[in-house]
Amino acid sequence: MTLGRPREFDTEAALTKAMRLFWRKGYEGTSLSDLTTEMNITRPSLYAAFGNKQELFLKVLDRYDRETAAFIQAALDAPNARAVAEGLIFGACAFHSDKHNPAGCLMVHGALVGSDESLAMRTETSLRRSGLKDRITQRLKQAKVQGDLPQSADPAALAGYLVAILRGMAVEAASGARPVDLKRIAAVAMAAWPE
Amino acid sequence: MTLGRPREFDTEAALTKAMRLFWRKGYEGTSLSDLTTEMNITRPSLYAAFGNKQELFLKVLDRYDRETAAFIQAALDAPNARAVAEGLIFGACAFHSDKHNPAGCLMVHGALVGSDESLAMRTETSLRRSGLKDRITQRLKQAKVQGDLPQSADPAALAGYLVAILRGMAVEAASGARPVDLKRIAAVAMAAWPE
DNA sequence: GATATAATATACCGACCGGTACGTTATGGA
DNA sequence: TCCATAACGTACCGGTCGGTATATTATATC
Repeated sequence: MTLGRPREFDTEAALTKAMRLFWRKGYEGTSLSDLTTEMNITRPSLYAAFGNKQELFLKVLDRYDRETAAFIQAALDAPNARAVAEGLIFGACAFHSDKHNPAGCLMVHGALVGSDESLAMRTETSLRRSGLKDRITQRLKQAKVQGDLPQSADPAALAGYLVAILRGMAVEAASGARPVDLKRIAAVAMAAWPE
Repeated sequence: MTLGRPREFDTEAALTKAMRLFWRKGYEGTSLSDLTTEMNITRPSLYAAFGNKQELFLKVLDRYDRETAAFIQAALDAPNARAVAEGLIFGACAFHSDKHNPAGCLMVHGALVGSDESLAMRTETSLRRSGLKDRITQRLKQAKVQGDLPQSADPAALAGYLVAILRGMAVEAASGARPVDLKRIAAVAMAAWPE
């Protein structure tokens, strides 16, 4: 079926290596030499398999959203509003406490600031971050309809609060916060939840 | 008194320009060409006046802590624990809503991730961030002694929560959050405060 | 086995990075 | 007036950046 010389490396495994590098060093802090060394492939192989650096980063973001940060979807599937909030906040605790994961959140610090060349990647991560807030808002609106969130509650405000906590925890985790530190933040944060 | 040819630029004004540039683009995202163009000085003048790029960044951090983010000290001087928390959280709202300031927080995204070369600057900002948490913790311990914080309250946990909120708001501000978005986060966040 | 196809390895590109050598120019002190 | 001092402008340094041209090698199809 496939013509030509077969690829000698596993693209999925290589993408995982790239993701972990971007996760640790950010988009601009990760060089092509870093990538090819860690992925153990040559530069033309990287370009043939993934496109350029930006396209590789986008593929990494997809993978991160879909597989690595999947606890978010699980939290949104929880049966009521409080369980959604707990799932997000304590899920983030577990996520950032997993020793297999690099510190912090790729979507937060992977491309938050940088030179003008990386503007497109910054807007991309920014869009995905606001997408998460929108999903949470929708879920909380649904909770309000279902009656497990008070009528006085503001879904958009609560969603904004939740993502702010998640991003604050991500910054703390990137700064070396221990699991116990994150759990303490989570416990206090849940005290703000209505009802 | 001073020998030699007099300096033709205002070092304080140039430092302000440098601060705003680092604030927008981060340590690694800001190049020396960016700096000299914006500060309107030549490269050797920059090195003579401020040392190298790292030393310039450290001077910028000092200035940021001392003058720009001074609302933090004002908050810590508030008369009771709740006023401290409100001063920090709503002070951050005002700080990030000031149109004269670049988006976000230099201490958070100025050097959060990056290549190996910038490790020293990352640890520097990290140390300053944890220093803020320590100062808040001390202030809340004092509040507990003074009786304006319940004996059941955990100063370290509350301080960790406060800085997490501040950093989450900083990330949101860097992503283009509007003043009203920040105020909503702040309002929900204060609901977690004890008593 | 010949051929088309695609992945490999090597070596290179111009541009930019942080940093500096060097000659010139403007000041204060003797 | 002459000199020491220090800031200026220019032009450059080796190294690294993201990206690619070229030639070689390994497979599937005919």
